[in-house]
Amino acid sequence: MRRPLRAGAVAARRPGGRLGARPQARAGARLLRTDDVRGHGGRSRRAGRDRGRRALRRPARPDRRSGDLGHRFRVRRRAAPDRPRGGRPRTRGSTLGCGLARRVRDADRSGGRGRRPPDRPPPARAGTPGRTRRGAQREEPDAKGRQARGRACPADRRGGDRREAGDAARHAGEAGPEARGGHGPGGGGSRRRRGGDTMTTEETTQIATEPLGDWRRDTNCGGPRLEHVGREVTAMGWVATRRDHGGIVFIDLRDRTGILQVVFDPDDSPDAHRRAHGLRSEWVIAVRGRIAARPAETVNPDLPTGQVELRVSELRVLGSSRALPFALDDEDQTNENVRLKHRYLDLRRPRLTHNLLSRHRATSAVRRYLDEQGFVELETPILTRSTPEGARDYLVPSRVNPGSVYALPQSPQIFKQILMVAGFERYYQVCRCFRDEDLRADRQPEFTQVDLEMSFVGQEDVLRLTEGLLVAGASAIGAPVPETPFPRMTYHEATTRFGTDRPDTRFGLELVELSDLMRESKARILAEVVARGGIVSGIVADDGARLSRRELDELVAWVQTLGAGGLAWIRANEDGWQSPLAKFFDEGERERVCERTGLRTGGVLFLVAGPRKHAQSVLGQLRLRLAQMLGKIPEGRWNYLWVTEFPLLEENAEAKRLVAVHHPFTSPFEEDLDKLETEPESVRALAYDVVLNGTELGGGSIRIHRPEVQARVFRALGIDPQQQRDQFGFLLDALSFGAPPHGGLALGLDRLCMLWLGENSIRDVIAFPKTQRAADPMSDAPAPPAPGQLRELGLRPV
RNA sequence: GGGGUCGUAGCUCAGCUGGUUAGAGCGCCGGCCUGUCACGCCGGAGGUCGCGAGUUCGAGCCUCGUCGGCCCCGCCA
Repeated sequence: MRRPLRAGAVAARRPGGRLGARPQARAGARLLRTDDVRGHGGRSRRAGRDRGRRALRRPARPDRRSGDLGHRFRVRRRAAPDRPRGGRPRTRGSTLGCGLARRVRDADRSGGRGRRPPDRPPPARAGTPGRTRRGAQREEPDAKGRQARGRACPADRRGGDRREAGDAARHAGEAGPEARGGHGPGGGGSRRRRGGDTMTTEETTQIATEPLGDWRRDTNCGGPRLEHVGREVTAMGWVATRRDHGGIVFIDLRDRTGILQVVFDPDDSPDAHRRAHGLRSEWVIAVRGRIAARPAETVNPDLPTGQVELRVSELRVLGSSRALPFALDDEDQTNENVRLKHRYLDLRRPRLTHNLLSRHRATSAVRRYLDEQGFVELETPILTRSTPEGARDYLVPSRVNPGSVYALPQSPQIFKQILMVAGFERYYQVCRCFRDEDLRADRQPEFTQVDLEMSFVGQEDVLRLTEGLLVAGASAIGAPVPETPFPRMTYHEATTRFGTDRPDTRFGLELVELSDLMRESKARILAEVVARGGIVSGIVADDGARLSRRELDELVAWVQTLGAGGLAWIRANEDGWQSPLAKFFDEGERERVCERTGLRTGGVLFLVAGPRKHAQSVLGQLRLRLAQMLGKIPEGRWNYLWVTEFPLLEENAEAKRLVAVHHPFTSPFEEDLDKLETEPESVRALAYDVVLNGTELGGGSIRIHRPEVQARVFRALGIDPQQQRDQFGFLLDALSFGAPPHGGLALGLDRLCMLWLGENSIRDVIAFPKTQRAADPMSDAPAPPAPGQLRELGLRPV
């Protein structure tokens, strides 16, 4: 709970992606619809050859690129045989003429070329540095035979080729690409930007495509089956792959529902077949034709639509595409920056399409569930007021109030409580939250919470309701449905047994405390810690002897990076203990340690000594790492868990004072109230977190609705009345006008979807996520303000 | 704020102890191909080795700085 629910997103708010496909009253149109890409061909297409490889895709395999325990699991693309694309249209002048295709591609190339000064006359500067020089050098020895052809000037190579091909139409675009390429004058400007490969409107409008006209889609690509054979249909989508045999052309047509093989056969339509040669990846086309059964030997069992194909009688090119910056392949390993820059392409990959569609389904199921439970969806302000403590705020200056700022909400916490005072009784919102903190794989600067609050309830009610919500969401998204009620564990138990307040209970490796045994130990390094009030605690890995000496040393080094004093290990070999500490333990001590920890031959005991909280936290992290190293994390387990009885307050080391573990409005246990002034840190809170496989999904609390209790908590926190009024005055005001008992919780929707979908990064379930530096490579946000903007806001750069 | 790791063709990568003209696969372009589905075959183009300094006779490789991606610690009531 004190950890924010990092997770965020966009798609959730969309009511539900309708495509252009209008549910026309065409006969049978609905029959051919499916609603999702699951089992989509993009993935299954290759199943035949790839089954083995893909089977490896999900299970934890460390990412080669991150020296860490592997959060991203990708497979390197296997080298494939060369398979150039063939076929250009043999006839010019059709709307799909090659001139068109060429222009698109040329524009791309010149753009991608980067830094060449846009206005350089190609032949004149053949001596300038860079590739030109290279080319020139190469030219001399090579100026014989076919190599010399078209290479008078490297910069003009393409031009030469083009003229050779003698296509007048292409010349139309010729000056263009050269002149256009990428960078502005001097290539300066936005240096670190994507630069050269962004097209202008002028360029894109040169690409001739056909209007939709009166064509309307009446089938989805994922829909057609044997029962539809014979039907005349119109399908629209993207060219996923093209297999051009010259005499016959196959296209895998993709829309969000799946993949359909369409066949261009001259026997069906010479015109469509001829023009099909010019199609390229990711062009948007519309095809009309008849659904036909595939010849038996050509059925593709890996494709849901694999028994049929669409034999095309008519083709319309609705949109063309430049050459892609990366392969739209679920297993593609392209650098995330490149993918984010072209997120619209990335999102076409079936996996991401599926993720976002699934997320939509989960979100709408959650809405349905809460609606059924009597909840009201209400919105709270985005431009709001900064509150003290917590994460850093994103600030928005106010033009009409110079010098004042709004803050974007870290969560709608105060507003949702006020809605309870306002009498709505049950509120929820799928809302965006903003926190200006450093990012992680499961944290974004803006993320989405399912936020809810209820009146006249106790903790039990919120927990039960949340369990129902998670059941509804999990079933909608296709994840295993959890059994309810979830197991419960107190904060004390969680930190003692697992070293964390969000335990992963899928495996053992639990912590064992040895402080009492070490008090008299000759290992002074341990004994002294106990003497100072710290603890010695350990974890036994019963098959830890599998770890090499080197791995053990690496663990020691790693633990040090966590800020721990150190990590000691004791390896129980056949012939006794092997350990840097072995000499400090006599036979009796060894026996007692083994008895306590269960250490047996073949096992390794890891020991950490230090202040209780710190030592536990280090062991908690070590526990996760050991589980990964030793392969102890079972796949397919979904351990949902409630952690309850959090402490109300804790010491903040930096500020040297007590701070709220959850937030200052969290209700203490009634029976602990007496200790608020005497032993504040032992007061338990009516706060709870829900945890799945070691990840915090969300948390909440029963709030304080009695002003006198609130006053005591503020006092314990050292917040004086003046500060109270300044910082939370409006909430305290509200609570003073008849506040119902209330409580609620917030779930990180993005994280939830990430786990449910088996993803390892929150970015894969967010339509437009940001990088670790909170930037969006696509829109280039954030960006410096325009001249005048700051002045208007009354701001000056520091 | 700190640690790790990466940055070489559009993409993914190789590049030996510093040494001649920086390679591969995919993609792209051209040609051929009527049952493919990661189609195939033949040919071709494509590189400021992230950027800037330095060391050196010589730097993709060494040093320093810097920018950027990812992972982690701190942080995230």
